[in-house]
Amino acid sequence: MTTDHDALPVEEAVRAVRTNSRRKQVLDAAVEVMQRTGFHQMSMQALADEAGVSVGLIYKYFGGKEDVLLATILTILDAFRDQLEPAMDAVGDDPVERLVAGMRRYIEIVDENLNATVLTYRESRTLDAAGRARIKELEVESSAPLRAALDAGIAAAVMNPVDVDLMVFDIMLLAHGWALKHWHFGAIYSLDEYIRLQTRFVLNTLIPAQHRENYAQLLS
Amino acid sequence: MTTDHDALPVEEAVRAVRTNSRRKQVLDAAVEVMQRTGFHQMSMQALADEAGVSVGLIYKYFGGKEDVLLATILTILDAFRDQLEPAMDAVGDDPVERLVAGMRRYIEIVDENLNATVLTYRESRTLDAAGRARIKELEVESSAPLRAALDAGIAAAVMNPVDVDLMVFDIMLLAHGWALKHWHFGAIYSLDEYIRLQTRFVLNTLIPAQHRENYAQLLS
Amino acid sequence: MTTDHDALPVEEAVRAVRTNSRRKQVLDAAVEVMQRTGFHQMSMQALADEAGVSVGLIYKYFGGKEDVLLATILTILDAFRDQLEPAMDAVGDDPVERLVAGMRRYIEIVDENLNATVLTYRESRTLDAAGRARIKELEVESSAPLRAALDAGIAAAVMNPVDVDLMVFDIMLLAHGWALKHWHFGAIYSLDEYIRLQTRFVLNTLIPAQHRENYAQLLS
Amino acid sequence: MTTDHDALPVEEAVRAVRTNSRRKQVLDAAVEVMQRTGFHQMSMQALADEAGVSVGLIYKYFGGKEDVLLATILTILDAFRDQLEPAMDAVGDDPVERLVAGMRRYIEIVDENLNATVLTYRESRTLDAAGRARIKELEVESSAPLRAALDAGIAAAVMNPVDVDLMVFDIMLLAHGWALKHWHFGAIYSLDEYIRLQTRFVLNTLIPAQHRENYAQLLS
DNA sequence: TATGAATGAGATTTCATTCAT
DNA sequence: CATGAATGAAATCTCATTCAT
Repeated sequence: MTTDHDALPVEEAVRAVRTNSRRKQVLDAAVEVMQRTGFHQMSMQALADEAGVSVGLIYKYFGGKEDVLLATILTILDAFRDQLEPAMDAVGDDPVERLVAGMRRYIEIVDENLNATVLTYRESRTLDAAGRARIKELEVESSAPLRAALDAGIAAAVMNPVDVDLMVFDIMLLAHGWALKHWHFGAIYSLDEYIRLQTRFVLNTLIPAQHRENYAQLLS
Repeated sequence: MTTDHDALPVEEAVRAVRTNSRRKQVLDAAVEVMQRTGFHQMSMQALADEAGVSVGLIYKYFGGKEDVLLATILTILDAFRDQLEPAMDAVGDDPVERLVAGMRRYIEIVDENLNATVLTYRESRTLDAAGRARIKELEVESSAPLRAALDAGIAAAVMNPVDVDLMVFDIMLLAHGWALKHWHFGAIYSLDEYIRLQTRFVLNTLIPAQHRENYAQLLS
Repeated sequence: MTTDHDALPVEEAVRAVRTNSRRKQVLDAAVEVMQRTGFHQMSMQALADEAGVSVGLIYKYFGGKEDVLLATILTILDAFRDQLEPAMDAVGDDPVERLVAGMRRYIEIVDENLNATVLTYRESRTLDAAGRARIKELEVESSAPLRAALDAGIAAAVMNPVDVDLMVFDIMLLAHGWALKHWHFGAIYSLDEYIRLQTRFVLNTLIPAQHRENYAQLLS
Repeated sequence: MTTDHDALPVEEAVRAVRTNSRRKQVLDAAVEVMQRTGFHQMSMQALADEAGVSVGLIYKYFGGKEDVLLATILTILDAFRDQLEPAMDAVGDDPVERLVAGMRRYIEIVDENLNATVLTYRESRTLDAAGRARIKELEVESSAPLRAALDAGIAAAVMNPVDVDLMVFDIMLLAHGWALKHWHFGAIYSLDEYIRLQTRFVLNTLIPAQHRENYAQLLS
């Protein structure tokens, strides 16, 4: 006869962990099912089956189907936000090196979340205004390290004074392209080739003539 | 006694015209409604109301809801295919000029079909394999003039020997970006600025040092 | 400039003939389509196509879909009513011979209208009360010659004094059975065998011992 | 902490019982509504209302509307199959007694399922090939006890050597006739009269002269 | 916490019927 | 007389969500 109506701190923590684990369980299943069928084709029953839980339980952890979608997309965007800066920090202080590392990691994350990335484009419109705003915000946020590298490079005159806003979004577009046009690119390039080619494309515009020899390998 | 129950050529023609007009009427409405609500949120009743016809009539001209979607997307892709080459022909033979004109027109068409372009990305996955294949085919087809300009420019050594396949799809990505990221770009650039900036981005990579002064205006 | 707004008798007759021909054209098509698909599965468009007329025209000759059904069923029942007595008259006055000839012809008509007969059973309930009453009436009417032969045979003591009402309907049931259970009977008996066997079944009960040798062939 | 989320045998049994009860609830309603309106006129909403459940729930227990029809018909045929032999066993070993008891019970079941029996004839064609095959199979199966009695009677020479196949189906036809022609028979005969008359009809053909006095009561 | 039976609104699609030509 | 485009009501079926257990 264990009673658990008085919530001890330990039990709270246990519950929080279980809650997170349940949410993750459902979100993983959501990505899996949505990549197969798309959001609208995914029934809550199918999601529950994939996640190995009951339909009713999903409603304990999410507000509804659209909320699952929002959470799924946010999870993906979180990955970009959280993994980009560490990868750039690992290569040191040189703005060009940082940018190159950032682009590489960005495209790698896209590759690791191929279907989820496409999902972001396909289903954003499904969300309500608040959800869409949150996504845009996260996308801008996640691109901040790239923006910082460009600003630093331009300030240090190792990059041409390009329009930073445009360049950041162009880089993201080219990265997302690996998923959006994977039916085309995936057939003719390996991931590494794609990264190398797109990086060269960007550096060609960025690196001024007097510094090009420093990055000969990247520009060849 | 005059009988006119035979299908005279004139009547056939009249019917064909009416059929086309009805289809266009519905497809225009489809773009309109889908831009507001997305494909899955669009009910056939809402489509019928927007088109000013009855629900039943839509099924006379289209096989079903998905067929409306396919036809809508194909209509948009047709615009790209049909309008790109004429715009490029209008500027003469110089490969660079042709490419610049092509990019301009491409982005302009995207601008004229902002919502429809997004539709192409968002709803392609909804179609069956045959429909998706048809779309990819048309996209490749529509990009042929750009590809030709690149090939010609490289052959004439007025462009660097870039990877043509990648460059063509990158250009399309950047063009589509005007629609895909319009929530961002639309707020900070005019259409002309966007065209100019993206054109410069591409030409920076394409034009070899010894020819850059010829296109100074485009590269500044 | 032929005017036909004053209806001359000749033209009236022409019209009546054409009307009948059109109705027959549609009814023949109706039997054909209904035997393939059933009444409810038959669309007016399919009926029109089969009849080689337009949908609209059917409504000039029939009140609606249900009216087509009623007319179709009545046409079949008319065949029974009109063809039974002549076949019985052809064999002379002997009540037993007349009954045998009637049964033979009845089952033959069923065989000639296999699907239409089944239709009668399947779709009667679809009709309104008036239509159903009309059908029952016609069925009773069409059985009158059989009833007369039984009455005559019993009066002349060449048949046992069976319950005439029951016997008439039993004979009809056994005749209809050729259509209703054709999936079974059709596979193991020829039409003639079926007729001979069912006739013997009925005569076994009807013919008194002292007359059986007169009909030895039928009873063997 | 007691958990009961495992599917205990008890719970499985409870569910099975509930499933059966729900199915029965819907099937009873189906017979009720179809007898009023016919299968095609019956809307799923009307069926749900009659059964006292929601439309959606019907689809949990049946594959669709046609599946409801098939299940309804099969339920009726099951009654024939399951109730015939016991009734015949109850009267002992005499083949004639067994046959008579079988006919009586057969017609009684028809009487107890008047509308359902008509349904079997009216709506079989609506089913797909598999469903129709299943029905024919069950009908043959359900007649097996009658067939056995005839075979035994003929072997024991207490019955004339009639065509057994035909006789079995004729008996079924006459039994079904109580439902098919109830608009006629029902008005002039009681159930018992109908049974007695049809039994006499059959026995007249079956019982040879030398045994007729044993069954005088049935033959009078 | 967890289940899944039950609901019922809403979706797509069909088709009998009408009517302008 | 003849057509068939157009209508729109009604049908089947799905599925997000709730709630008693």
